[in-house]
Amino acid sequence: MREKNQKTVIQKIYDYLLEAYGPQGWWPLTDLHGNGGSNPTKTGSVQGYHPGDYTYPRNSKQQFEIISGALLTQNTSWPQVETALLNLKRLNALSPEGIPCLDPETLKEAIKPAGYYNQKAGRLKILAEWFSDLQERTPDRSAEGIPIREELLSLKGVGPETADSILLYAFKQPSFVVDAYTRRIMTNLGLIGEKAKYEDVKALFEENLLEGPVVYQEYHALLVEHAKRHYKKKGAYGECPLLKIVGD
DNA sequence: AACCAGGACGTGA
DNA sequence: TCACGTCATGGT
Repeated sequence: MREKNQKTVIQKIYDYLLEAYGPQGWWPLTDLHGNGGSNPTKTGSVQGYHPGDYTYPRNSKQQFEIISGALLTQNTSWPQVETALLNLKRLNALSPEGIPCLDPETLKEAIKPAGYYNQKAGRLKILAEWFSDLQERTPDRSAEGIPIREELLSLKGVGPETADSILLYAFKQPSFVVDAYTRRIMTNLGLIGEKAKYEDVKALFEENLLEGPVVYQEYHALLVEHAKRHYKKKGAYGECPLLKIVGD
């Protein structure tokens, strides 16, 4: 039993990462200024982050873009996803109504840069139809009292990480996201076991943080940033500065 | 020129 | 439950 007011390791790590890297401004959007994506020819440049601004998503269009990105980024780097999203936008199809209208071949071609395009095409369509249905059920965008996580997990192509990403970034619900980077870091720090289950890692963070979407969003994004700097798969993890924080 | 990226699913122990 | 193969493009 720990003393009250004493920071846990999970909280210390967050403080360090935030101090080191600052707010990350996730989830990135192709259209921060509501101009409909006026420069769709600009690809490969990640520009959609909005550090310190937690007012996104501001409409259901941006909400759906996050949902789509969450699926497309599965085991895929973000710049490729951004290209795919811009392709869909060019087709005026980046909407829950637009996706199902595309013929399968056109959809596949548009999302091809994000990889696994055969399966992701069908799964994106399923997600779009689910979101359309949700909007009809909740015209006011409240989504209160609806077990969204369970619904998402029942969809083909949506696993725990994708579901939590959608919950946290599209719906601003306090559901911590556990990804491969998080596992790699936490394992190296000796805070979880190699084979820790998803729900257990998720619970470890949620139990040690004040519940809220902002901290959950930043923490997840900060872990990704930290991993990109210190946890390249080939590199040695021994240089991780977090080891000092955990070490006492 | 292998290796990897903001995973999930189907299958057979 | 769990380990393993599969899906695929484009960066280093």
